[in-house]
Amino acid sequence: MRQVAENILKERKSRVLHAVIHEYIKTGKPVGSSSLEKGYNFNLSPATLRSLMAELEKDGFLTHPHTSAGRIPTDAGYRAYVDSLIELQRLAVEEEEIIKKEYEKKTKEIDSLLSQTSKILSGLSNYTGFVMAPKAKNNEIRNIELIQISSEQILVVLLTKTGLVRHKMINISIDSDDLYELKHFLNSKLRGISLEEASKRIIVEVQKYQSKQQDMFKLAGYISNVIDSIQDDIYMNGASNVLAIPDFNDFESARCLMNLNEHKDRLIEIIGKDLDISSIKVQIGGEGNSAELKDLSVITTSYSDGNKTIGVLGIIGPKRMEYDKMMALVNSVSKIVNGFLLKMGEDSDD
Amino acid sequence: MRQVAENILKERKSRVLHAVIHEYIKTGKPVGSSSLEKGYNFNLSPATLRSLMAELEKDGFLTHPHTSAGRIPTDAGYRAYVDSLIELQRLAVEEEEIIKKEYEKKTKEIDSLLSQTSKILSGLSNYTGFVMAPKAKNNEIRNIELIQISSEQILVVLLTKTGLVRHKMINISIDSDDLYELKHFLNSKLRGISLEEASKRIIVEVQKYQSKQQDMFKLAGYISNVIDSIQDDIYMNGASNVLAIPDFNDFESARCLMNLNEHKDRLIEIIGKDLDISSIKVQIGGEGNSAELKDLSVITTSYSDGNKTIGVLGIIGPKRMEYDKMMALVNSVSKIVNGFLLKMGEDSDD
DNA sequence: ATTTAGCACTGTTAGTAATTGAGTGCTAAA
DNA sequence: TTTAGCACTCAATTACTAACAGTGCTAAAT
Repeated sequence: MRQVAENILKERKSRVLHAVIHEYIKTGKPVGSSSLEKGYNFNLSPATLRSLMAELEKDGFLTHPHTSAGRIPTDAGYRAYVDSLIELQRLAVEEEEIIKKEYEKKTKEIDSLLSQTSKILSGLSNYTGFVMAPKAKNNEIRNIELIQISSEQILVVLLTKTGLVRHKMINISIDSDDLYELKHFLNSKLRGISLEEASKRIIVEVQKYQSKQQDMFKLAGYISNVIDSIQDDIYMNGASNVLAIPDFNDFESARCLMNLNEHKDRLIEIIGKDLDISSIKVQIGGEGNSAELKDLSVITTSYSDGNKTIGVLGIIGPKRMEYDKMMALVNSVSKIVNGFLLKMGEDSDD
Repeated sequence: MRQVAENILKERKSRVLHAVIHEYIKTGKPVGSSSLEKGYNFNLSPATLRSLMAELEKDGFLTHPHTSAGRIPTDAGYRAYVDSLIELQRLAVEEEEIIKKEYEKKTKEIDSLLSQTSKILSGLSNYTGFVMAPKAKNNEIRNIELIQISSEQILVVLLTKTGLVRHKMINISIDSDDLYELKHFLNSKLRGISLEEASKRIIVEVQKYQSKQQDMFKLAGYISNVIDSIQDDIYMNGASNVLAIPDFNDFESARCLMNLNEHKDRLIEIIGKDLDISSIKVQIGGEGNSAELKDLSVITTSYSDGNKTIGVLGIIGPKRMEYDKMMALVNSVSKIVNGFLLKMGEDSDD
């Protein structure tokens, strides 16, 4: 009996929390007891709401900017709110349509697919969208091409199953027959192997092969280096959108975001670990780890090529954002990307 | 006699203009008559300076933010000032050293050279640096590689004399012998030809060649398209620096800059025409053409590969900047880039 | 004919005070 | 347990003032 009463209380309290956050997201102003009473139909008086809000404040979910102001959510409040959005709200049908249309132009290389995706995320959220390209190291090699440019320059072109193309020029003089031989050898041995694996294996294989030439061994070493130096790519769009957010008087966050835009490696650091998660993840105000995001929230999810997750995508926006919609957006887009990648993978299995 | 008097007057007036601008650049505050008298040694009283400033205002070089404030330069004032900086101030020796050191890691592909250059420009100016890659259409082809990926996919890899590497996947099924033949044919006919020229000539040549196969003709068409679709690249760094400028309370400019960062084509539009100039060009406050730059100034110059100018580089900063130093920086960096490109060109002529 | 000193004038800035109002917490009654 | 009532608090707005920096003009000085 007592238990039940407590549960009801708890549920009501959380309903109040939701209402406050919802209202705050909508208006951007601290919400007071009376505005809550009007907009949402608790059958409770402002006074009761006030005491509930006071409790929520004691619990750490709400704060006061000052004594005579309404409540605003703390990071913990947002967190509780987001966690309770278990069921992802479906995107409206028209919105789904828009997304699909955006993808209309078929893209053969993964780079353009992802860059497009980042633009879509940014365009539909009106915040900053980003897509981390397939974790380079996990990509499987489809083709290695060695192109003799001059007597002492070789252009290495790498193509992966996912459609990633990377190239690099290296300086070495090598006999062109040897080059041809090495190329076929590498392709036969490395196709289907992940880059990470390949980089290690190249050396081993070439040694096994008893390379007649020291040159070949040297070149193999270079190629291994090329593979190692492949950077994870990240696409980012709409950083300027954040500056357009009305209650963003604060240059600092804007600068941080622009900095992230330029130092992508830092962003990779922040979201790279989200590769493991399969659901939607919301990081509120940097949540301790990253001071530069203290006024921003990051919504991420991973995407996969059918077998395993290969990258991360999402949006960066203000802490005060419509989490439900944005989570749905991110979720939806990732599903669609999955679909495309699956198709691209199938196309290449011939 | 009268003429002389007028000249003296004029010279003095322009000295006052310079002093005002210089002081304003230094302090950021409107400059009044008495601060001018103290800091610079005109042997004139504040009253005289006042009347001179009033004349300069009538001439359109200075304004008043309000009645009881000092003067600040108008765009025309900056313009007159910049135009009179005929002699480029040499960069301090240490600074030259810094730049050279930054370039230490030799780069074989032009992409990394230019990206590095953009970072240097941004780093040393503390504003936004940019480098427009060699006008793609003017690049001369060094090598065309056609790589068969699967029975119906060809990866086209283009390499230019300046070290630009571009690739694109195209969907077509073609006999591999034909592919080989076409590749050698294209290379023999197009090497040394500019991209622009090449795109047109491919079709003609293949027709002349009496291609046995319809496929070959079709592929040639695709390749021509690939060449046409090569975009001018632009590297940009330090956009966030502009947000750090203390007297930049104005979000609008910051947003515009971020927008430029994302829509590089717009930037290309703005600075693309500077390819023709050989000296340093300063564009103050967008100077009519581009509203988005109304609170910013752009300093550009072109760089060359030894024969002709192939790209544009420079910085974007606030209107109130140390034009002399920044012009020297841009000038210096462009000279150094010239040197590198010349060397790269020589290396490839073997 | 210039230059300069003197002075009245003007608009910004900073500081103080008064007022308003939204919203709170507490208490006592329903 | 809920609610009405009330005193209280603090930010935000407004109004007013004083200080100040700098101007433009005029008349005297060079």
